[in-house]
Amino acid sequence: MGEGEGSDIPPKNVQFDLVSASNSKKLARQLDFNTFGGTPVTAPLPPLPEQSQPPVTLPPLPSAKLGKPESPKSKSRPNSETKDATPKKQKQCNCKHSKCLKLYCECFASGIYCDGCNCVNCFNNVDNEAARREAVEATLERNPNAFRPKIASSPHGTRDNREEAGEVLILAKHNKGCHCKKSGCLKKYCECFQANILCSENCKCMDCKNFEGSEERQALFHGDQNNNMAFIQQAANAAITGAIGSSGYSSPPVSRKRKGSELWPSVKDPSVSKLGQQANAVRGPGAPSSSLSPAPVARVGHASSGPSKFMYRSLLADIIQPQHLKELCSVLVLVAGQATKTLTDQKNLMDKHTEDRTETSLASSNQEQLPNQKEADVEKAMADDCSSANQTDKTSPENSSSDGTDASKGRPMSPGTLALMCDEQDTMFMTAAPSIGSMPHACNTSSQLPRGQGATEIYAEQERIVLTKFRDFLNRVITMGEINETKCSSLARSESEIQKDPIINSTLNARTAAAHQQGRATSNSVAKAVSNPTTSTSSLVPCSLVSENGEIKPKVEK
DNA sequence: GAGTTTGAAACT
DNA sequence: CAGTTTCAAACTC
Repeated sequence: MGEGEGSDIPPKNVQFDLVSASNSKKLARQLDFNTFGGTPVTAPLPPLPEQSQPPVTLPPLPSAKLGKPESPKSKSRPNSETKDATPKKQKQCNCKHSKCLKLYCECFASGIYCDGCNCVNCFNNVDNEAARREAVEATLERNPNAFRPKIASSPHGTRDNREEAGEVLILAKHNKGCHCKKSGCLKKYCECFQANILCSENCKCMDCKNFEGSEERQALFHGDQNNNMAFIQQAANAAITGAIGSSGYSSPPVSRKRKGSELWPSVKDPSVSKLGQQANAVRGPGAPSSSLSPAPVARVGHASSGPSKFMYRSLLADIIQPQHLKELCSVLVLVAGQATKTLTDQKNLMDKHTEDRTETSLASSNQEQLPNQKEADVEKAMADDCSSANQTDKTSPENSSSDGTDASKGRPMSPGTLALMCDEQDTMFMTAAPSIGSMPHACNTSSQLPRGQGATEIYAEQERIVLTKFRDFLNRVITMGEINETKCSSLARSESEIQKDPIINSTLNARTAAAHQQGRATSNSVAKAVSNPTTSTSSLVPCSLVSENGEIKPKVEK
């Protein structure tokens, strides 16, 4: 119908231009399109006639990758992008019956004109603007949000680093949700999967496997690497993404949704699943936060027979334990405190000659009480478990300022992060005209400090020492990793044999266990181990405790 | 490249 | 709103 237009080369490639200028609303729309059409190409179209669209509160912009898109590996289709990472080319549709005037058409749906597509009888071009406009109106009539991005990022607007590593965008979610039945939401038929996001409570899919913790999904991301020597590389990646604890298995960041949650989804009954899904949309308290929790290995019978039961361990697995980080934090705090004290003492000595006596004595008394205070903090931190270690506001309520910001973000920070943040906080502190008691425990040494020039020096010194310590720590971690890598590669070489030989495995396990034991050893024995990192895989903590220059011998006993 | 499968969109 | 049909992309062979 109406096809008079003849398939003779509809002028694709139209660079839309003006049309849009009509109103600002349209401009907003275009933005929408840009975000939506993964590869919007040239001119995102402004399809929209003035319409009744509710004022859009643009979703925080998911990332260009989100909307339509290309994703992992696309193939077939003579289309553009597939060729690897040099997309930038418009998605080309192949519509035959829709005239590219329905949402079936990707171009149309993306709000762009067809451009170099393989479509037949295309009306999605400037030459058919009238028809197109009509179609747009009709479409909007049916669904006012038809041209809006389907994927919205979370309010947090943050994305996980892993995105770049091929992981999903945990925090984004499909506005409407998918309705997949057979694909398990692990194929590009699924819009969520295609957008590289997890299914959410919005979805009405069946037998969904596109949720955090899904082994099938993980297998998809990682499993295919089983066969090659990517093993080591993979382990390295794992180390980067989450090497803490006994398992380096990647633990997807935040569990936004786990369908069926605690219960493994395989058992999931579609009808029931929705309930569980909704209920757990926010993640039930029972659902262990993934991050540091042990690998989901033993999770319910379901899977151990799964297609890719491949489990990889970080090269740093078993080396760094949560407690180590806690201790590292403690050490850094102590080191900083020590530096403060040292410097302050020096300064006091110098000041004595010129300054009022009472003031100096006051300062020194503060310094003296400092260590105790630190110890108290340290012990508190140690008492808390890794995840709670970041709740500095809890340990020092009065220091809400800088700490509160973190808490307000709702994003828990690891102890390591906190340690690292000491610098930043110090910096912020400096620039923000410090007031006593405004720093979190890790940095509240600063709060005890004299202000002004002297304080700046102290901060600098603190920073230097803390960074130095942390660097040392990282160096040791690297060393440990290298050692393990060596072991690993030899293991990989004889992998088959090893797998066949339980004895070897048990031996390795025993060794690991021994390492753990050793990790819990007293500071002294630990210190020894530190001196020769190659002899012990558990020497990390110790090394962090022992100051190389002997300036500090903090005791961080449990 | 043809044929099949899949799920969103459109339609009833 | 549920069921069915249409459609084009994804996928398989």
